[in-house]
Amino acid sequence: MPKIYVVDDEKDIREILKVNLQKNGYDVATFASAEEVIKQLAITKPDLLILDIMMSGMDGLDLCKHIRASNTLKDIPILFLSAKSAELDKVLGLELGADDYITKPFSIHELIARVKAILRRLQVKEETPKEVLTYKGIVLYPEKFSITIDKNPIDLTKTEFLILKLFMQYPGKIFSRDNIIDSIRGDNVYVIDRTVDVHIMNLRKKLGHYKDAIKTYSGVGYGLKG
Amino acid sequence: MPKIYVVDDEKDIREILKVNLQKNGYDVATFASAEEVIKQLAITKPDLLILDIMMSGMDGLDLCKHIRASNTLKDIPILFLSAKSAELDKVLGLELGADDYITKPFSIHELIARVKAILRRLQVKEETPKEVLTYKGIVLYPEKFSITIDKNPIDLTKTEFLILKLFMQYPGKIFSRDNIIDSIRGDNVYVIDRTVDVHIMNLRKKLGHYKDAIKTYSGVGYGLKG
DNA sequence: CCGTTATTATGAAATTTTTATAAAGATTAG
DNA sequence: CTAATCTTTATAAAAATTTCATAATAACGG
Repeated sequence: MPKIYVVDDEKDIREILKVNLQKNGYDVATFASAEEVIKQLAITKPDLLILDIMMSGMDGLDLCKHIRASNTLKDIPILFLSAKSAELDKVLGLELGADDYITKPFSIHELIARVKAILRRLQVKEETPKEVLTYKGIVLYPEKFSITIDKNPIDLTKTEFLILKLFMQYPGKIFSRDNIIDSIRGDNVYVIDRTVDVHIMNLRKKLGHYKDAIKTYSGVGYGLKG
Repeated sequence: MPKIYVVDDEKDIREILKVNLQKNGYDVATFASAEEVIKQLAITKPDLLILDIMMSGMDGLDLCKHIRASNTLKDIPILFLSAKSAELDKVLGLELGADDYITKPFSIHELIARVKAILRRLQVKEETPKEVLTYKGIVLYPEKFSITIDKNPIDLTKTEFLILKLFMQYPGKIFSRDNIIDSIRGDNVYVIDRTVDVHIMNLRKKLGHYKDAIKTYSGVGYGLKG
């Protein structure tokens, strides 16, 4: 059960977040100020921090800086809450290493989806075997974001790479377009189905004589020929 | 084809939603007031409700409460429409179990994407654990949408696959043509009986020496030899 | 059995659905 | 700003589904 710390000076927001995150299986603790959470961070590290940007006293940005400056804390993922998009520009501009952010008002689903996405990303980071994937003459180097075809390096875009990696992790499995979109772009990024067709087409072109390795299952999706 | 009820007191909004949802393959009915849709809900349940929050008479929030209080209706997902974010705070605060919301003005893409997302989430919940089905030398992999015959992978079309899966779930059981059509294409899709014969023929061809496994029960239907 | 009628099998055409592809538009990174 | 990438759109092409016509088989009453 992943542990999440929520820092916000508005009691109502703290409550909404707490209730809903708990309902989704997270272990949640809330704090009304940056100072409070800093005390707690000295004791236990959560898997994720959710910070309001605007707070009286030390605000979310300063807290973030504080955390990023600490060797023991700097790897904790941070999700920012913000009421104004202007504030968000600041976050992005400052390169504070926010893992994601969300604007108020937000839907519970959006929140949960983003939390899940962050934690999943983290897991993937830890889990992804830095091992080389091979399928016929195609060799994929997960950590190098690159592939070779019959020993020749081939350039793929990020999206093409992620799709191919997905396929090579589960050769023979069929992925629906929605599966592919979710897995490549994260949930709640909204792209229409046809987009996948285009990526598949571009990928096939680059695969040269292996282009038939990607099979179309009409009415269902795509996958590597098992 | 998922059924969606739209409730909004503005005619223009109703029309926009209806046209665009229909274009995306949804079966849409619109209602100008909470009272109207309540009458209809007594008769048929939709797969999703889209409610405007602000309406004269009973508003969206009250309607939502009404639905959540009903045993037969409480599981219907609800997507709220709202012009003001202040209203949305209310939705979130009240814990009405909104599945998502969208603020006016909204883009059609966003709307469609959210609708799809809600329905997809629902599906996942309902999906049954997928086990491999076996019948003699035929092995069917539900999640891979594929089969092997004596270890050799065989390509089936989606329809052929679904028919074979239906049969293999209940070997020995006889399915009428109507059973098969309903189970494969959903109710209220009208195709003539003979269509099934053709699918069965094509399926038998692909089953090779197992083609006799599908037995014809003259005057009744088809099924796997028990 | 036999003829008669009902039902199913089959090939092929017609229709519909789905996918491939090119090209334009939008977005993002540098 | 420019170039690369991603997304959308429009249309062509392919695949799948459905219908239809006809041959083959099964069911049934005598």
